[in-house]
Amino acid sequence: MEKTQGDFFLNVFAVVRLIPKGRVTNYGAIAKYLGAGRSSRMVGWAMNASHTQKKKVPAHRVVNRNGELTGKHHFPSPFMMQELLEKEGIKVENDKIIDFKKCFWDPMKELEV
DNA sequence: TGGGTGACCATAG
DNA sequence: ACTATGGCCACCC
Repeated sequence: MEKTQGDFFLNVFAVVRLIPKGRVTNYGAIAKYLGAGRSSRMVGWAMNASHTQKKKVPAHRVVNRNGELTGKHHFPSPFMMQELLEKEGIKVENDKIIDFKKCFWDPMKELEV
């Protein structure tokens, strides 16, 4: 339905929306979960399209493998991402997530129990 | 149809 | 420690 874009994009959005509050994930995990392998770039690109999606996509919960807010620069306001993360209870410093391992949410692990 | 691109990740120097 | 390069795979023109 409404395949405005590749199912991949929608799939990425779906996974991102499933991210619980106070948790974060990385592009590689999503890419792997989708079976895209290391095409994590596509995931990031999909998030870029998330801006066009009507539904709200918590892109601020998606960070790179290092736990850095790489995509913050793509937000309406680069500070919004950090603000949102802190609002969810995630400590962020220097555009990096503290205790990233604790907040890390792996779709493969959590969804594929 | 083909080429360029990307909010990445991993390895090498 | 940082920089450079390759690979990856889907989307857009």
